[in-house]
Amino acid sequence: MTATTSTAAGAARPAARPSARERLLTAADELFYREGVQSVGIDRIIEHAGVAKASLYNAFGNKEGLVRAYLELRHERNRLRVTRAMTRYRTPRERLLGVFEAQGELFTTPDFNGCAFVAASAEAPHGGSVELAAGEYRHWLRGFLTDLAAEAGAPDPEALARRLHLLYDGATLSARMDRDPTAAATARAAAVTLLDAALPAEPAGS
Amino acid sequence: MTATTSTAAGAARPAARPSARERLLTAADELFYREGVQSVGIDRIIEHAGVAKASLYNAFGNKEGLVRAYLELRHERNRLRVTRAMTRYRTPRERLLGVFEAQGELFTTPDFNGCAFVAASAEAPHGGSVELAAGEYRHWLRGFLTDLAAEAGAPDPEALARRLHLLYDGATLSARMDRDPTAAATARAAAVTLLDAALPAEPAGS
DNA sequence: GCTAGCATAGACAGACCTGTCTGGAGAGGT
DNA sequence: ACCTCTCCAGACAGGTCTGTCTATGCTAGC
Repeated sequence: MTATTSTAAGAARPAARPSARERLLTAADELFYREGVQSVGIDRIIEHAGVAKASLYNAFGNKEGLVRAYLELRHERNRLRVTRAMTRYRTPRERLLGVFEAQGELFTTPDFNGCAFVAASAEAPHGGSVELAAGEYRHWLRGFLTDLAAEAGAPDPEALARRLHLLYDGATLSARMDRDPTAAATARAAAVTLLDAALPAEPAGS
Repeated sequence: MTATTSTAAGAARPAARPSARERLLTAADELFYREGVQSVGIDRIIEHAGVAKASLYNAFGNKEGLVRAYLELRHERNRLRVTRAMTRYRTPRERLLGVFEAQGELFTTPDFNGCAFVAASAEAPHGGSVELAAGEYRHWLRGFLTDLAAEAGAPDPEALARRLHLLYDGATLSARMDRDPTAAATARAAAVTLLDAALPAEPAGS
């Protein structure tokens, strides 16, 4: 994922330039996320990446392939961000709330612009590969929350996960639409209430 | 707003044809909402409306003007839908939950396709009139929920409204992205928990 | 040193999109 | 009867977008 993951040729030069494919993906990630998939043309991307147009079509086939790679990158990065944040917490209940705290940090990121999958789905035609990628991402997050809810001892982990997922989506949407990073704190507070109602009483000891 | 609001000439013909402006707005509403603002071109709209291109530019100035009118129409229709649903309930608490029930009916509409403002904002450039219209709509809904929460006796109506708004947005988003109309019922169930925690004990009598 | 492979630079075709313009038809009021 | 207003039909210009193609340069390995 980082610059040093390319071939051994990177050792020859101190600051190995990333491959054309990596530069394209980085540029696409920035521009697609900031301005939308439809609004950003191929020319803007190759210019931003400092790459020839043929390299793009050689590496990704067409624009749709680049969009797919962009969404896969977003999926993986979101997955890493959430799972890594979990290491800071101990109990499943803390981890469930930690998801919203990680969200709050994300919202204060200067280039935060909402959920990439929601935005891409709004622009793409129905039933295409974009909606497929969005479905995969949402399915992962749903399963992640369900597993945590089960570990926390929820009688109906699926139901709890669905409710928390609503809060998560709503917070992302509000942070984007209302430019309000505190939406994550609001969601966390609501999640506390939902957890208190859904989870059995917490054990006193560790 | 309806077909009979035009001139008295409507009385001459039994089935008065709506004006070019109205047909344009109807066509734009259908196509913009179903396929997105960017994806639908002017030609598709005038063809669907059976209208000359000059009529569009005469009535709305340019495409952005048509988009603005489309969003204003959506705003007004959403407002009517929610406020009219409120007449079926008596107490403020019932009305707050009724918002989610009205949402559930909306989700089962065959042409439901998520929130028009979220979709339009994802496609439009930042800081434009689309985001302005979205902000106005969201501000209205937030105020509506806040007023209801205050009537229900919430100690902090604004905080409760923010939480319910998160659920509302999350449900709309899930209904669109996951094609799951039951998201409204999930949101309503979560809202019950939030209301139970935030509202003082209900009086026994009416 | 030579060759194979990848990258660059940019022209080009074909399609689409917005917005303007011309030209004419029809209805209502005076 | 005339005039004004709205509307229809479509050509057209100017721009943008995707995707292909040609021609060239640079680097690595044999």
